[in-house]
Order: sequence, then C-alpha cells, then structure tokens
Amino acid sequence: MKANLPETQLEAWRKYYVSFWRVFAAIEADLAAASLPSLSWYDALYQLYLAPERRLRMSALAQGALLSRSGLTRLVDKLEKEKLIERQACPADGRVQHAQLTAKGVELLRKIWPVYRTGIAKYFAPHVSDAEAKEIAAVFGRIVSAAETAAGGAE
Amino acid sequence: MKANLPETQLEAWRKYYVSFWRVFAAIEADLAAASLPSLSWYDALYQLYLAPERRLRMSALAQGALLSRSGLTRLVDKLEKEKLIERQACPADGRVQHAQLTAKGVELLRKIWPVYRTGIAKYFAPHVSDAEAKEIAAVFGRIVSAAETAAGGAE
DNA sequence: GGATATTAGTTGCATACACAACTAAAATGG
DNA sequence: CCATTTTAGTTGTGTATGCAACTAATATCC
Repeated sequence: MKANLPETQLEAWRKYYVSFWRVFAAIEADLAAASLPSLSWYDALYQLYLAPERRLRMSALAQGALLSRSGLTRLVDKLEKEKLIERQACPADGRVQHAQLTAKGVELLRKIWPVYRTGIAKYFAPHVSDAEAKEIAAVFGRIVSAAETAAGGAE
Repeated sequence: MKANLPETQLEAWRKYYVSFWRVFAAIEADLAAASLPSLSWYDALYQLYLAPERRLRMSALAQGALLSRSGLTRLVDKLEKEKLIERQACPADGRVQHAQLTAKGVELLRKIWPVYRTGIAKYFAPHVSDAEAKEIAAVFGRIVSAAETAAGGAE
C-alpha cells in the first residue's frame, strides 16, 4: 500500500481507465446497433456456460458477473422472463437458488459472441501485439487475483 | 478489423475487462467509505482543472469526463448546486455554456485525490512493474487515441 | 436576407444498478 | 431442541446514466 505513486504508474492507470471506458462504450454501442443485449447479459450467461452443468448459485453468479447480489436478482429476473435461464431451488438447502442456462440461453450467447468478438478485434486487439497481450494478461491476471482474494471470495 | 481473434488477445481482453471492474469497484468503495463523491465527479472536476483557465464547454467536458451530453448536463447541475463549478454563458455564441471550476471545486479535488491515489496504489500499482507500466501506458494510449479519432473528436 | 440545416445544450423518459432492510432457511450452541 | 446468529436471496428505494425528442441559437445556401 505504498502511498507514493510514481508518475509512470499513474500514467498507466490513466490510460487504462480511459481506454476501458472508450472501448467498453464502443462495444456496447455495436451490440445495441445489432439489437443485442448488453455485456452484462453476456457476462452472466457466459459464466453459466462455463460452469459445470451450466448452472451456478446466485451468489457465485453475482461474483462472476461482476454484480451485487441485488443487481443479480434483477438481472436473473429478466433473463428468466426471456427463458434464457431457469431458477432452480436447491433441494439440499432451501435458501439457495441455482440459475440454469437453457438451450435458448446458449443460442443467444452464440448470437452475441460474433458481435462482441468483432468489437474486441476492432477496438482492442489491433493495438496490442502478441507479446503485449501476454504481458497484459499476466499483469491484469495478478490484479484480478489480488482483488478477488481481497474481496474474501476465492471462488 | 480482423475477425479472427487469437486466444492470446482474447485472454488479455478478459483480464483487462475483469480487472477493471474489480479495481474500479474497490476504489469507488473507498471513496464512498470516506464520504467522498464518486469518480465521475472527480473526472469532471479534474478535466476542468487541467483546462486553460479551468473552464471548458459542456460538450468538451462531456468528452473528457466520459459522459453523454445529457449525462453531463445532469452532473453539471449537481456540481453547480454544490458550488464546485459555475455555468457561464458564452458571449460569442449563445448556444454555448462553459463550466468554470471554482475554488471550492479545486478544494474538493484535493480532498478526493489522496483517497483516489491510495486506491490506485493499493489495487493497481503493486501488481505492475515499472517496465510494465510504461508498456501499459503505451498500449492503452494507442487504444485511447484510436477510439477518440474514431469517435470523430480529436480534442 | 429569409428558409433550411446544423449545432449546443437541456429535458422526458426508461433502465440498470447499488445499498439497506427484509424474509426465510440453516447453522450454532447452551 | 429452542434461541440466537448467520447466510442466501429478494424487495424498497434512490441515483446515475443514456437515448430520443425538444428548444434555442448559429451557419448555410439560394
């Protein structure tokens, strides 16, 4: 927690911060232009897609989808209404709900991904060499790990 | 706009994406814990602080503060109510408003910055070597430039 | 120079999200 | 085994933000 922050680090932070918002906004705009839902839907569905049996407890999904628990409840409401997922009560623990990805959910994921991928390929990838990409993955991987252990959840 | 996205790039994107949200949330939480306004206020005030005479047209400020024009109008409403800035009509062009940073605005900036800086120093900097920071600044600097020229505004 | 187009900013409306308070279920422990 | 605490998820409420429509002012062009 060094309070002194060298100018180099600060400049890196600023570029990181600004670039993220720009790229994020550009990708969201492309998705909206293609009449597709926003990245938060994608993130949630994709987390489920990755999960064993394509299902996850609400709180795990909230973690993975970068949302608060209440935010996730609302998102899951909408996804469920669209039949993209199903809520399943847990027989072993009455407090727990699982979100289960449906076939329709997978299908939407497959519709979103090409547009998302193209966005990454347009706004991000062209400016990042292969070597830089490896370094970025390493650096930001460390940041993610640190943030997640700090937040208490190993997950 | 290569549609093919190597796994290396993709992995870099994912870490970049997730790390950003984690760090951003952590810093926002620290600011809130210190009863300070959020980064969007800081961003807007800081843009003005950097500007010549500490004032900027609304639309330029929107660009710099990463907001839509309507979003900026609302933010400026709040900042003005807190006397952190003043709106000034432009004598040369009746459509234009300038936002002018006040002394109180500078003061708030100076209160926020230590907390913000500490957040960067806690969540970001420890995981980034000096060499990596230089590279990150370069890479994301390119991304920002590309995004801004694409968005039409050189600025 | 007056009709039309463009530009700057604002406002109406809708949406997405967080925090805090709540409910229900399970764990703890005496 | 009942009372208390903890945990999982939901709901009430407030806020931040964007898009599209609007207003007012300037620029363009015949």
